[in-house]
Amino acid sequence: MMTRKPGHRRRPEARPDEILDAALFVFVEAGFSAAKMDIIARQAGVSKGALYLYFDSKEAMLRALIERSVGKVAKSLSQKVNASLNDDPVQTCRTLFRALFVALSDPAINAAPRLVFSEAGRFPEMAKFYRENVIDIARQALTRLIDMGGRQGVFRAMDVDAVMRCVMGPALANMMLTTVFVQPGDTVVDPLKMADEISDIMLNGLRPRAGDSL
Amino acid sequence: MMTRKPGHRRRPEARPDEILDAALFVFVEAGFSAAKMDIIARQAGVSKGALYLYFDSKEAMLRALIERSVGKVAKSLSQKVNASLNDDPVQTCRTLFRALFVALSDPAINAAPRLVFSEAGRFPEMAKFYRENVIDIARQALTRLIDMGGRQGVFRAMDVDAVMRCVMGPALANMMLTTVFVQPGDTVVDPLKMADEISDIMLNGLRPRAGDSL
Amino acid sequence: MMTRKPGHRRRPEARPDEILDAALFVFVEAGFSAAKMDIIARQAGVSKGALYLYFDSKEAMLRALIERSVGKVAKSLSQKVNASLNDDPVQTCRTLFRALFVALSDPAINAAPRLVFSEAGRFPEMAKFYRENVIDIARQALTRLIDMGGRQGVFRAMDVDAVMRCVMGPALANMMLTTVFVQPGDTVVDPLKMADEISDIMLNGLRPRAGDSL
Amino acid sequence: MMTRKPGHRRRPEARPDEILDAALFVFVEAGFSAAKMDIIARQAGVSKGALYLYFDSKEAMLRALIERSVGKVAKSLSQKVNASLNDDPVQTCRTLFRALFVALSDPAINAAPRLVFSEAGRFPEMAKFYRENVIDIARQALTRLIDMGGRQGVFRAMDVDAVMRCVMGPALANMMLTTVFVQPGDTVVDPLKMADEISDIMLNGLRPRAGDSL
DNA sequence: CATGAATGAGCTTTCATTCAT
DNA sequence: CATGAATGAAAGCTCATTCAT
Repeated sequence: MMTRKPGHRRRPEARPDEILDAALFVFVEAGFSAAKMDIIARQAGVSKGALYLYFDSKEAMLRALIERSVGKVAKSLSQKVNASLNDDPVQTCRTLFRALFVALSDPAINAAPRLVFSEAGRFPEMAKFYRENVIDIARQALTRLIDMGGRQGVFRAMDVDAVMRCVMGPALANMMLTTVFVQPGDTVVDPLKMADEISDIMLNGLRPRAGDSL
Repeated sequence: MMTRKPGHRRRPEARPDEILDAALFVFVEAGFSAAKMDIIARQAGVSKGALYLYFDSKEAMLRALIERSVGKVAKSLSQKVNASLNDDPVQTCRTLFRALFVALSDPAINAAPRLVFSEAGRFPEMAKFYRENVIDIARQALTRLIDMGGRQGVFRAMDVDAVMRCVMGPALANMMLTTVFVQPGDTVVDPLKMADEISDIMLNGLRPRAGDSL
Repeated sequence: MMTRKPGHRRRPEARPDEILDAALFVFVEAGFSAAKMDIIARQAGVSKGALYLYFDSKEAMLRALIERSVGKVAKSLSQKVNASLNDDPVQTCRTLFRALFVALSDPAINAAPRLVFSEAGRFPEMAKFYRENVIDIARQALTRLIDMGGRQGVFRAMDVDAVMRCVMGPALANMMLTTVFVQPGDTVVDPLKMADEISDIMLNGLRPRAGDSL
Repeated sequence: MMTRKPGHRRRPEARPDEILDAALFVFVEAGFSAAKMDIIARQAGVSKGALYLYFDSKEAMLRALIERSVGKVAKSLSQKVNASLNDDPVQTCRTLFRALFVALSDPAINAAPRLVFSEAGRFPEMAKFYRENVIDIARQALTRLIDMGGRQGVFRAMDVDAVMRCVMGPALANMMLTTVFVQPGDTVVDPLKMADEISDIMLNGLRPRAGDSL
């Protein structure tokens, strides 16, 4: 009872966002469970107590983090999809891979997805949220893309879920290989180059073809 | 990392293995950091103290776990590769996808990889170990496969790393979509069907083709 | 303990008093230690910081609170005693019980005593202050009352401390039974009726008597 | 993660009881809310963690404490009542006062009641438990006593609740005056003497009477 | 070998108090 | 004078680890 000691500062407008940035950083670094509020506070440049001025708990921070991230992703996704509605599906496909690889190669962007893949198993709520707001949306967009490509005769008839795995999978694998599994000495891969390589394979298959490589 | 454990023994002499099974289960369920030794002990049917008879620490258990898992995977991988050295590369490819999808759809098998993907970010030693003993080995095998296919004229010249991403990625995506991101009500996908669908896409590309095989 | 507070002032100049009202309410509700300054501030309709404009600390608020309450009680007590100096001691006794029971049944009045009984154990200064300014004063008044009754032949010779316990005790017990120990469904007791019942017992004893008055 | 440091002891049979003794001591000393688990642990001679081996939380300790105390009181009460079923009601009354005063003057016994009176306001559950297991039981016993005294012609007809307050009140007041409100220099009162004084007043009233003092 | 009671560092969270505005 | 964002010491509770039995 009857504690002592002072401590203060002013109040920058975007405190919560700064805290979430710090939290994302620390969560990705240490994992949610092992992340310490001390470190997040230090990283955000505030006191431990200040964290609780903006978020009810550590878990609430995780939730807010994911929601913020998913909100961004969802928005950007729907924009991209709408923007390319009338484009050539093959070209859209290439663009999609490039965007996906570039985004998931950017540590500032892939942090949230990496966190989700790491922790979704422990937070069913989070898994559901991500599934509904990212995965299902992406699947719908992909369905439209395949349909359009099919109608234009540039795509075969295919199972959307298979295509989902073929599109997201390589991007995901690329992310893992260039983050958690990189070793010192590895040659850095240019995400654009890699995206194009993969586009080729996906669009043309592994097998040789008359007018190859496009 | 990955040093041998004394490994005392006891009745069925498989005590350490039983403990590792329990640990794997709990680690995957709760995440390494949130996993409790009490629960692992109960799951293994031994006392908390007994855990320390076989492993020096919680982290040592994780190490041993990954070692064991990777050992199995590596062995099975090299067997498969050697067995198919003289097969048709296209057929080998299909077989590979089938094996990959079936394995990663089996909760008893995919637990370890899921754990690795979740925690490797926090345990550089573990990432390195997995990289060297699984990823790099797989990459070598794939290189051989592509080379052979190229020499036989059934594969184009391609970047191995791109192919790596195209092979591992869909399997990885499938694993995530059928474990962490499943929602009640989802129709269960048959891993064999999915593997074949993806083989088609990968081998032939998304685009229609004259004599479409399968 | 019990030093004057600066007591700044402001608009209605009754700001400190309003704060003490709020503090009393919250202290009684939650107990001193569990009472939160936030809640007191909200209850008083001021900001948390404003509390410290009038009081140095939470403990200082408690002190001021008790001082104020004791001041009121002491004043009212001495008035009552002086007013009844020449009355019939038996009648004074009945009046005293009525006043005591009515006062301690009024939540607005009994809050302070309840707080004292709850917390005096932890605040020796407070216990001392209450003892000197309430208990000892009441004891003196009671001594006079008994003396007078003795001289007039309406009271026996008795130990003042025993009488103290016989007068304060039932009132105290009544307060506890009608506040902390009430249960939903209890029939509410009229403090006046209860006061009179107890006067009878105290004045006449439990045993029957020839010309039983009342 | 990965803490160090040892620490042990053997296991005396009555650990929980020792902890409750310590907790009672500290709770009474500091009040429940301000009581620190560290202190309770030290007082009990165990580590902080050991407390949680026996009790789920601080509040659970309080509950267990009260239940243990109330159990004792209830048992002793019913024994006393049964033992005096056939005795002279007046004598039973004197015995009752003596027992009450002696018990509530013993710090080892009055700690629990003091705690209850201090904290019951914050713990409705506790108030209810005490009310049902102590207060209501005592009231029943008193009802029988008054009835019997009435039938034997040694007691007048009186309201039980009024008598309750006349019996419990003085004992309660005595407890407060000899614990929280004692000041250094006070002459210690012999509980037996005080009990007898009060018996006299209660049985005979304040007023003089022919064959006085018994 | 095996047990599980015991330890205590460390974690999340709270809150009295302060001070820039 | 008044505000309330910010502080940080401290509290309750957890859990990896140890060792007496």
